[in-house]
Amino acid sequence: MTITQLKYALAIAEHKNFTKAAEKCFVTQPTLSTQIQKLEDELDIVIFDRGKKPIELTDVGRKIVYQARNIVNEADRIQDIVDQQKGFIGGEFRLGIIPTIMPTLLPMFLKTFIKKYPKVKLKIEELTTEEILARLSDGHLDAAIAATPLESDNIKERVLYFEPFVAYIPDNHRLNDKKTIEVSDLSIDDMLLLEDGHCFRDGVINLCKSFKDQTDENFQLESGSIETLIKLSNEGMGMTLLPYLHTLDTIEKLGPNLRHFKEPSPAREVSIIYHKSELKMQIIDAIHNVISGIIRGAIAFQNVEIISPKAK
Amino acid sequence: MTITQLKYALAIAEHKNFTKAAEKCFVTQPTLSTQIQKLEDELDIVIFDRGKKPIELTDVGRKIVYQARNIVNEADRIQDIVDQQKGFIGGEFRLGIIPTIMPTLLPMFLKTFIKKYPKVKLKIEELTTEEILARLSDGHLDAAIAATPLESDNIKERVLYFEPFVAYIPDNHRLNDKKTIEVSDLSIDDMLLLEDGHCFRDGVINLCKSFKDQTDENFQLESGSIETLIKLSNEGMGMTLLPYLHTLDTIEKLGPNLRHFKEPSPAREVSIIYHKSELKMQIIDAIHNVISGIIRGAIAFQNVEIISPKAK
DNA sequence: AACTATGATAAATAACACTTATTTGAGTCG
DNA sequence: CGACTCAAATAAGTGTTATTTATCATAGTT
Repeated sequence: MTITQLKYALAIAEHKNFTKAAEKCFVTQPTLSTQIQKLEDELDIVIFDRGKKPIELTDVGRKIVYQARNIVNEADRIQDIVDQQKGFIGGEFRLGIIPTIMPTLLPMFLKTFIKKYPKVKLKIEELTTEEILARLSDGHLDAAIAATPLESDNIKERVLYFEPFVAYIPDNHRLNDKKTIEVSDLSIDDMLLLEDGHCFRDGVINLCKSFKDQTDENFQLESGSIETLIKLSNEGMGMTLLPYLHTLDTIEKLGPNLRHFKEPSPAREVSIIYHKSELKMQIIDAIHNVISGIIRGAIAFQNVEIISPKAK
Repeated sequence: MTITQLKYALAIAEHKNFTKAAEKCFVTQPTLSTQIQKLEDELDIVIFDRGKKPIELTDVGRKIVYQARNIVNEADRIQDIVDQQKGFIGGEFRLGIIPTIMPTLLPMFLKTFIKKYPKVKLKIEELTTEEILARLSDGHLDAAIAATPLESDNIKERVLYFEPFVAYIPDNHRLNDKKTIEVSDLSIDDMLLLEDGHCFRDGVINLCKSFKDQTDENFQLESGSIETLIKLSNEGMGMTLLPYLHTLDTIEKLGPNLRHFKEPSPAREVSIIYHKSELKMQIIDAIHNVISGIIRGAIAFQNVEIISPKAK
């Protein structure tokens, strides 16, 4: 049994196809066939059921593949240890970011990061929290930036910053006259929300619920992006809440309609999250440091109250 | 990097000597030399400092070897999964047992076990709790039988049985007239104890302490075995406590001097303990089942109070 | 029935782990 | 200081093994 064989098995389990898996492993298909056969012979069990299309795992096969994942992960940490020793920060790094953080944080962060750590090949994907959790678990992501706390097993969180909510009140809205608003002013009835699946939506629902416990599902229109949320709001569909960073570069356009909360302002906790195996930890540290440095300048608020992203 | 190379590195780290390590790996010394060199070249670091005699690990080397241990352990679990699938119970199994359990439990257990699981090559060692914990951690033991709870990280416990203490009261002792005795009768002052390092000693100290809180270190004579403990007691050196199972096969000799406790009788918890990685779990299950079956017949007590083996 | 997709097999080759034999180097003793 | 000893490194040869290209077998599709 070799680590290579285990990697092959993982690739096949993932793609359910020898040929595609072979490409991903940069070898030919017969190589996979023979190596998997050797592995199966050595263990004297069948891992893959080639009878079905697409290929399926046998019951033992599933357990073997699960354990193979552990072994390969642990083996990868050897390189990790070496990198750490050499102070080397580099290699491919796959970072997931949730949609409501992506557009505002990324421009601020990316330039500084690639300048400071030119050897890191960042691959950034916009994903929902749910997708992120799945991909962190199966090793397709190295880390992600999301609203926390998530309290998921296997996944560790490291807080980056707290981002206050800012209210966007369209003209003619009942709250438009107020200079600062309070959480108690909010009502789920005239609140525009993002589509289901966005954790920013859940955070906002939590916020309202904490003062009005009506779980009626007759919400207002829902949108997929914060941009359209603002447009809908301007159409008189209701008020909405925006993450603070989003208001920074749109202040001249949105300014007249923005209302900050009276402190302690409600806020979401934004963290970098990663698998508990702490693979590529030095790059995670690097990202954490860069973002912390940037945010220190951008968010001055001190007195905030954290809203959980999980709708209970 | 191959699993074989990692195993070689582990062997060298353990023996601090290439030649001896090579023997243990059933290869020649040059094989180790070249394979370790290849590993070091591939990672571009030095793992072993050959300058010193005996060989030492470098700082990175220590981390690498630690991680190698994890990888090899995880890799061994593949065979474990396969064995479990096939219902195969066999292979080498190293079991540690503490001295105060060894002589009584082993004769009862061994015969039944090797009859039921003839393919398991049991290697049993008598070790103190401290030695057991160290060897479970570094993988030199597969499991052990000891008094619990230990509350050690990395180690899991599975209770086998509760073994009551039985008092041995020599003739002319102040308690000799009593038919049953109580915990409150005990005094650390006329109590014979095992040597330091035996957890049975700690358990007994705990028992006395819980009613007399004098931590005076002027204990009576201490002995290394329960046999001499009884002899010393007969010499008038004081009373002592015995584990219940020990009294079973010596009942005709010791009978007149034995006094059972009034229920709830103080008792020690005896468990099979093993590394949290749960290697060779099916053999651990087998041992657990065999011992449970035996003990059900031997210990009838129900109403017991558990005494911790850790002197606080 | 021809086509397509996909995995298995065969033969050749390049890489590799391992062995025996020998060399190098460091510490030790007369 | 040179001879001796122990342990690791190196060299050369050999059998093994991972991998490749080319080909075949099979099942599902059009």
